[in-house]
Amino acid sequence: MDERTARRPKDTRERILDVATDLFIEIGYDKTSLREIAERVGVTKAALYYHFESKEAIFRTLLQPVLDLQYEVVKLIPEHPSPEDWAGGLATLVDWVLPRRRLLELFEQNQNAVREMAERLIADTDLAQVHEAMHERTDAVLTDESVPLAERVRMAGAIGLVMGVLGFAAGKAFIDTPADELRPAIVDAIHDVLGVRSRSQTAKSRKRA
Amino acid sequence: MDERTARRPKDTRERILDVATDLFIEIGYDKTSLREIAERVGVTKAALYYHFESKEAIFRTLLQPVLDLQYEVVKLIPEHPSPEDWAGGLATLVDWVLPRRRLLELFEQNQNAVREMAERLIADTDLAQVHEAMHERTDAVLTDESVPLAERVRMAGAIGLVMGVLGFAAGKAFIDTPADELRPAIVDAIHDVLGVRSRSQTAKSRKRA
DNA sequence: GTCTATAGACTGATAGAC
DNA sequence: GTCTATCAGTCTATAGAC
Repeated sequence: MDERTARRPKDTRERILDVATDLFIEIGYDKTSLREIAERVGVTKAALYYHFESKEAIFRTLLQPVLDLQYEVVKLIPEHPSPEDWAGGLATLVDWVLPRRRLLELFEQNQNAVREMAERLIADTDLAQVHEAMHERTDAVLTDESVPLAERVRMAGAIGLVMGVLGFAAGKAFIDTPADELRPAIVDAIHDVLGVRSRSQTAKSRKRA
Repeated sequence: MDERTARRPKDTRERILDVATDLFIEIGYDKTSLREIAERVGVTKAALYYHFESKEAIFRTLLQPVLDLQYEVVKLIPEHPSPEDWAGGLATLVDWVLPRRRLLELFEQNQNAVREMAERLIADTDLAQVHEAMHERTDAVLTDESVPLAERVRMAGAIGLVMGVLGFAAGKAFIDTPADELRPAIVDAIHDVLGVRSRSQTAKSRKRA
C-alpha cells in the first residue's frame, strides 16, 4: 500500500487479465486471439508469454475463484438435501455471485472451454476434480428417484432461476440494479419455487398479481 | 415415401447436419472444424462445400427452427404482459422445446456464435431481425420500471427455470424423463414463481416439504 | 457428388536481441 | 519486461479432375 496506489500504470499482468475478461465474455475464449489481447493491452504477443505460460493459463487464472466457490458449495450441500438445504445453498451462491457478476458471465459464456479444460486436466490439479465433483453431486441429487420428480424439477429450476436473473438469460436487464434490492427478490423467488417459507413472506409476496 | 425409406444411406446433406449438431454441442461451433465433420460423415471437406456454401450456412440451417420459434413467441407476448401472459408464453416454449431438447442445447452451448452471427447478418435476412426483436422485447419488459422489481425478477427467473430444467444447468439430469411427466412439473413450478394459480394446484403442490 | 491438391490467412508459441 | 522475427500447425475455402 506504499507505492503504486495511484493505480494508473497497474502492472501489465493485471491489465492482461482485465482485457482478457472483456474479450472472453464479448467474443468467447476460442475466438479471442492473443494478438487481439496484446493489441488492446498495448504490448506485443510475446510480452504476454512473459506473464503467462499459455493462453489457457490466463483463462485458468480468471476461473480460479469460481472453482474455489464450487468447492465451498459442494461442502455446503448434504448428500440428501432438503428443500431448505437447497434454498440455503442457493442463497449463498447468490451472495457470492452478486458482487462478481462479470465472473459468472465469463463462466457462462465459455462453458465449452471450461468443460474441455476440466476434461484435459483430469486428475491433474484440484481444478478438474472440484469441477467434476460439483457436477457429480448435483447430478446425483437431481436423478435420485427416491425423491419425487416434481421436487427435483424445482431444485434444478431454482438453479436456473438464479442463473437466469444474474446471468445471460435476462440479458443485461438487471445489471444496474443494486445488489441489496436484487438479493431479497431472488431469494424470495427461490423460496416460492422450492415451497420453503421465508421470513418476508407472511402475506406479502403471496399476492402480487 | 417410395424409395430410400430404408434409411441407411440417408442423403449426405442430412448426415452432415446430424454430425454437425453432435459436434457443435460437444465441442462448440468455433472449435469444430470442417475436417472433423467430413471425417465423421465419411467424405472429404470439399464434399461439404457441395452441400453447403460455408460452415456458417450449416449452422444457420440448424438454427432456423429456433429463430422461427422466437418469432412465434414474440408475437405471443403483449407489450405489457401480465404474469398470466408470461406463464402462458413459457408454457408454449416448454411445449415446443420438449421434443427438441438437442436444439436447445445447440443454441445454449453456442450463444457467442449465435450472437456474432446475428450481429453480422444485421438487416440482412429475417434471421437477425427476429433474434434482435426477441431480445429487445424481453429487455423492454424486464427493465420497465413501472413494474415492481420483484415481479420482473420473477419473470426473468421463470425463463431461467425453464432453461435450467431443459438445458444445461441441470446437466443431463432429466434427459431420459418422458416429456409428459416433465411438462406438468415445469409448468407448476413456473406458476409458483409467477404467483399464478394453476389447475392442478388446488392444494396439491402447495405442500411438498 | 465426390475427389486431390492447394491457396491464403491466422493461430499459439518460441528464440534471441535489447 | 518488452521487442522483432519466425515457426509449425490449423483453419476455411476454392479450382479442377473424375
